[in-house]
Amino acid sequence: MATIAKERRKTAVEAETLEAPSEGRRERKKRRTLQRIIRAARSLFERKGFEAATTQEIAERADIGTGTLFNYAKTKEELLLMVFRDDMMPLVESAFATAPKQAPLLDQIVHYFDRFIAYHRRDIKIAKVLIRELSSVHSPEQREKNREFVRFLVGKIADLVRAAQAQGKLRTDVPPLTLAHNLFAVYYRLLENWLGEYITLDQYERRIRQALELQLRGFLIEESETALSRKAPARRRR
Amino acid sequence: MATIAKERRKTAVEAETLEAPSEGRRERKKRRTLQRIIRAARSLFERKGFEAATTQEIAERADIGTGTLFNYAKTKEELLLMVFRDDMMPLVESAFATAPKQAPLLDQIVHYFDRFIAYHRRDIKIAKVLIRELSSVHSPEQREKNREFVRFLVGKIADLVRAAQAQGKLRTDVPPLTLAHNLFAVYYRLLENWLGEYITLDQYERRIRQALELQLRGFLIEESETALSRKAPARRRR
DNA sequence: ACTCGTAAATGACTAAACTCATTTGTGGAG
DNA sequence: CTCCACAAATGAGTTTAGTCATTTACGAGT
Repeated sequence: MATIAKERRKTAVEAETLEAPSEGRRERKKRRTLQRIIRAARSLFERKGFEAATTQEIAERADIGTGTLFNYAKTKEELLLMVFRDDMMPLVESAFATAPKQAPLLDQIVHYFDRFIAYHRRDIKIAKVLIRELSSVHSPEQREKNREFVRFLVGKIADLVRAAQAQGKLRTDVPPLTLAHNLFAVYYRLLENWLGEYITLDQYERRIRQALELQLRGFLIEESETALSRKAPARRRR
Repeated sequence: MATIAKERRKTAVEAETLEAPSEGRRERKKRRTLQRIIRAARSLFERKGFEAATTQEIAERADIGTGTLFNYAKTKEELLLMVFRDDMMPLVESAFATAPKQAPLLDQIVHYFDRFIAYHRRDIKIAKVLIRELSSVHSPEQREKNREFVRFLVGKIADLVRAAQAQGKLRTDVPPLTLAHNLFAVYYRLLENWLGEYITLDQYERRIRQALELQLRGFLIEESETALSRKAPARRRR
């Protein structure tokens, strides 16, 4: 009767892919269920699209009751975020690992973002919903996870910037994190415009490099080691 | 008699605040109804918040049937966009008009964005939903209106850039529109982060100027007219 | 004035996300 | 082993955005 009272706080959605060293049957079962839910959701989102896939179906496919589903994700949208992060973490790692470390900084950055674009191209409909959901996450836990993810992602870009500075290719009076955020902002805005159908993918591709180059220009150090010979870049204009 | 032939092209949601010179009773009634809908929606969104306000209530308050509402807006979200643009166009004009034209470019830009932030602060809950909806507009008409709006807004920034170039305060090899888009991207990303509760307003305020400055740095021409005396800026780092 | 094509209005209805009171299962304390 | 506290599961029920077949009202041509 007056039992449930408090401590409803912890969402179940904690573990995700992590392996805890020693867990009871209960914990294990919970993790298994979560995994089944994520797989069911991914499968149905891919097959039928986000709106068309009903929570009933997902629950059914995960072999749980409809109510149970909402113990794991507060909303249908949260399900999508779970699937997304599941995919995304390895992708960032890979994009960073395969970046052409000796190429100019601009090329490295472009490579990085290209990988994300390739990912979103696989399922544009889902990507649209995703971008939309990223901007308004209700659950604090989910928000914290997103925050961490972005920190991680932007951190990788900052690493590229620092490397370029260490190699004397970029002015050292530029704060790497701020620059990384700006570069990401430029990319992200174009991504949003593409997925919101404000611009086409073609337009995206034509603009991304030019836009990033504009943020980097002025900070790049030319071939000559001393950085004293500065000839005006005089790039082509729009 | 056969004068007004067929001009049937206009979608219902067209006129918004515009006044057409000669319109029949029908047209006028339609416009009135649209206005009543927008007012009813604004009032209820403000009072009860976006989710809590039901379409039934809005229809009732606008004194129309529930079905009629959806002849004017395809979704509840579209209602919000209508209210938003109603507010926003005058705001952009005003922000541009009051920009401190003699101040450094950075200050002008910051002034511009500050006005938007002030607007969103009035009703943060609504602003959140808004930002979310801007990224995924289903109706092509609505999307086109948004596109126009952004073009207008970014165009104003580009104007500021061009003015600075004309005054010899900014390098002329910088494409104004691309720069304007980049500056807006930096602002917009921070706005999203604020409204998505990834950062606080305080953090926004601390970062916006620094981030914009980083995009402009390198293109600014120093006091000395010739632009030949270049001392390294050596600003504080993060 | 009459008529007809069609724009606009309408509200009962449907579908589906989410809730919640209740039941079931688990692990640990005695 | 037994029992209990509580975590987790459950599905019938509620709520509300959005639909659609039907009706109403306008206005252009005669």
